[in-house]
Amino acid sequence: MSNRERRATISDVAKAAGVSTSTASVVFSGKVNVAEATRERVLAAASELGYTGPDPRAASLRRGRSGIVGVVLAGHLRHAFLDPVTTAMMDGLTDALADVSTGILLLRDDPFGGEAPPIAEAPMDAVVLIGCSDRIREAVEIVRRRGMPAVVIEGDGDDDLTEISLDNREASAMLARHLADLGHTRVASVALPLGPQRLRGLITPDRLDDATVGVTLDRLAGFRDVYPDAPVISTAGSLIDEGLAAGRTLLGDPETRPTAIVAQSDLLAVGVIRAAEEIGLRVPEDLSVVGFDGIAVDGLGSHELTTVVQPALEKGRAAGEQIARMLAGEPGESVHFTVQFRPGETTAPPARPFR
Amino acid sequence: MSNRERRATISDVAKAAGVSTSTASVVFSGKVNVAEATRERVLAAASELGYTGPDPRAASLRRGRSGIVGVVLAGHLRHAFLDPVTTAMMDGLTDALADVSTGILLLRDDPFGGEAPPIAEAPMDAVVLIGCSDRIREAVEIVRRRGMPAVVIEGDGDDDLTEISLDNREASAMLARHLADLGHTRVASVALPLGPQRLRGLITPDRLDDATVGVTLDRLAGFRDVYPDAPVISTAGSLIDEGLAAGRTLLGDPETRPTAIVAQSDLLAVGVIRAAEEIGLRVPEDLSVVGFDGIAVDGLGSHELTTVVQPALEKGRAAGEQIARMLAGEPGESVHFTVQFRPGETTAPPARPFR
DNA sequence: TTGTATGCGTTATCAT
DNA sequence: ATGATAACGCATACAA
Repeated sequence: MSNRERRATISDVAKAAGVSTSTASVVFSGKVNVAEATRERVLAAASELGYTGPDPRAASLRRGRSGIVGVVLAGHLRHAFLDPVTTAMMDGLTDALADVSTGILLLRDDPFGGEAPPIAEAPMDAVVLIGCSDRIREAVEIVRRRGMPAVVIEGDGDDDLTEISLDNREASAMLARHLADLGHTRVASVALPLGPQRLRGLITPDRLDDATVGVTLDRLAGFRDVYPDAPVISTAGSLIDEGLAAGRTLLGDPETRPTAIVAQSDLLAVGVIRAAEEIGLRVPEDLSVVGFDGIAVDGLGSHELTTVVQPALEKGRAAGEQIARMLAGEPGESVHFTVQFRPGETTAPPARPFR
Repeated sequence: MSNRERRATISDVAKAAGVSTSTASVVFSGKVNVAEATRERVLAAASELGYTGPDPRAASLRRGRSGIVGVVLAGHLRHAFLDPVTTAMMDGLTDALADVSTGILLLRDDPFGGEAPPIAEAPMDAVVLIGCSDRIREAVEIVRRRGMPAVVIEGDGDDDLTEISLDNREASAMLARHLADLGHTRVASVALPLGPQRLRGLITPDRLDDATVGVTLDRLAGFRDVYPDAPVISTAGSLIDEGLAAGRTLLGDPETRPTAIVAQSDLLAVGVIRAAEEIGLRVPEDLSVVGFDGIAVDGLGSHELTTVVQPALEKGRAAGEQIARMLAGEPGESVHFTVQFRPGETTAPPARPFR
C-alpha cells in the first residue's frame, strides 16, 4: 500500500515483525527451526509489506550460487531444437538438474565476439556444452578460468574435461558392415554438416581439412573403415528436406546410382527414402538405406528404418548428473555411451544387375 | 599459479596494479575513460592473478539486473520444442532480446509445487509466459508482486498486462467460412488440447467447462461461429501422429464421414491428410482439409496446404521488444497480430453424394 | 530458539 | 583521470 519507491527488504520485514534479520531470513530459507509464532509474525509482516521473498540476486552473491546452469548449443536455436536428438537430451538434462537448478540458461553461441561473450558474464554455476564445434575451445577455456564445472556432450575432448560421448565411429562402421554383409559394394553416404558454414555437396579431401564437427567426422570415419572410397555428400543439417536433396543428387544418375546409402541421421535417411520413392525406386529392393539415432519421427511409423539407437535422453541425463556431482564438490566423470543396432525393413541384398 | 584457495577479486587486481578498486572496475566496465597506461597495468595484473572479470553475481546485486530473461513454457520442454511455432517464437524472442539479455532462462512450468516455484526464485529481470494455461494466473501474480516486467504470449489477458495476441477466432471463422463457401455442410474439426491433461476424444459441452487453453477455445469458437454443431475431436498436442489418429476416428465410418475437416494446426492437418490417404480418400476431391499456422513442415512440400499463416517469429520478436521497452522503464504495450489466409490445394467443393 | 556481526564482490556517486 | 566510500540484500558463524 505504500511501497511506491523502494521494494521491501528482509530487514524491513524483520523490523516490522519485531525480530532480527537473521530470524526473518531463516523463516524464508527454512533451514533452521523457528517458533511457529514468530514464523507467522514474520510472514504476516512480509505480506503486509508486499515482500515476496529474498532477492535472488543478493542470495546468489551471498551463497556463491545462482542456481542456474547454462547450456551452449551449436548454431541457432531454431536449428538446435529442430533436432529430436537435441530435444531429448535437453529433456534428460533438465530432468537430472531439477534438484540443483532453477532453470536452464540458453546461451547463444556467441555470434561474432561482441566484446564479452555471454558465457563469460552470465551468472551461472555450471555449463553444458552441446555438440559444439570450433568455438567450443574458447568456450571451454573461459569456463575453466572462471572455475566453473563444465560438461561437454559430444565435443572433442582432447582435454581432461568431463565429457559425454558416443561410439559414433564404431556404430557407423557397424552399419556399413551390415550393408557389406548383405553384399553391397556400390554404397554412398549422406553426412551431417562438416563445419559451421554447413556447406552442401560432395566431400573432397580438402574439405575435410576444414571440418570441425566431431560427430560428422567420427561417423564418416566409421563408414570409411568399411567403404574407404565411397562418395559422401554433406548436408546443411539433420533434416528430412536435406536428406531429400542429397538423395536426389546421389540417385539422379542411373549409371552411378548406389545400391545402398548410409545416412548419418534418421531424418536424413527419411529424406533419402523419399528421394528414392520419387523416382520410383523401391526400398529396400532397389535401394537399402540405414540411418542413425533411433528417434521417433513424428508422422512416421518409425518402426521400419534400419538404424542404430542412441540413448539421447540418457546422454542429457548423464550430463546433468555429472553437473550435479561437480556442484557437490565431487570430480566429474566422463561417460561413454554405445548405440544399439536396430534392424528394420529398409535394407536387403542388392538387386542382381542385368536381370 | 597460486590461487588455490580463493579466487581473485577486483580489489586484489586493483591492489596488484596499484590502483583503486573503482579504477579497476571501470577498466572492465569500460564506462569511463581510463588512461591507456593504467588500463594495461590493470589488465596485466588481472591476467597475472587469473582474474576473468567481474563476478556476475556480485554485479547483478549491485546493478539490480542480472541480464537474464525467463521464459515459461506450458508443459514439458520436449513438447514445447516439438512445435515449430514455438521454436519460431523463441527465435524471434532471442533475437529481440540479444541486446538486453545474456540469455534465455528456460523455466520449467513448476510441476507440482515444490514449495518455491522457480519463477519465484530465479534471478531474472523479466519474464515471458508462452501459451500458458492454468498456472499462468499464479505465475503472473508472483511475477507482478516481484515487480518484474512480464509479457504473455497468447495467454488469457483479462488483466492489464502486456500481451501478444493473435486473431485466433476470426482466423478460424475465416477458414470455416472458406469451406462453407465451397459448399461443405458436413464438417468436423480436430482441435489442440483443451487442458493440461491433454485428453483425446470428442469434445462434449461438459468437457468445455474444464477447458483452460485459450488458443484452443478461441479457434474452436471461430469454427463454431460457422458450424455450431459440428463434431470436434481434441488431441494431445500439435503433432502429425495426433492428427493421424483423430483423422482415423473421424473418417472411419463412411456413413458419418465429413466432407471437410478443420484442423487447428498444420501438423494436425498433415496427419488428417495421411489418415485420408490411408483409406483411399483423395484430398481435396473426397475430403477438404485446412490447417492453421503456415509453418514449414520439414519433409513436406508445405506449399499445398490451405491454411492461415501466423507471424510466429514476429510474435516472439514483439514479446522481446516489449520486454526491452519495459526494462528501459517505458510501459509495455500489448500487440495484436493477425493471420493471413493462404489458399492451397487441399480444399475443393464437396463431391456430389449419390452419383 | 533468537540475535549480532560480518562480508559476499561489485559499482555508482561524489570528490579530488 | 583517479580514488574513497557507501551501499546492493542477504545468509551464515557464532554467541546468547
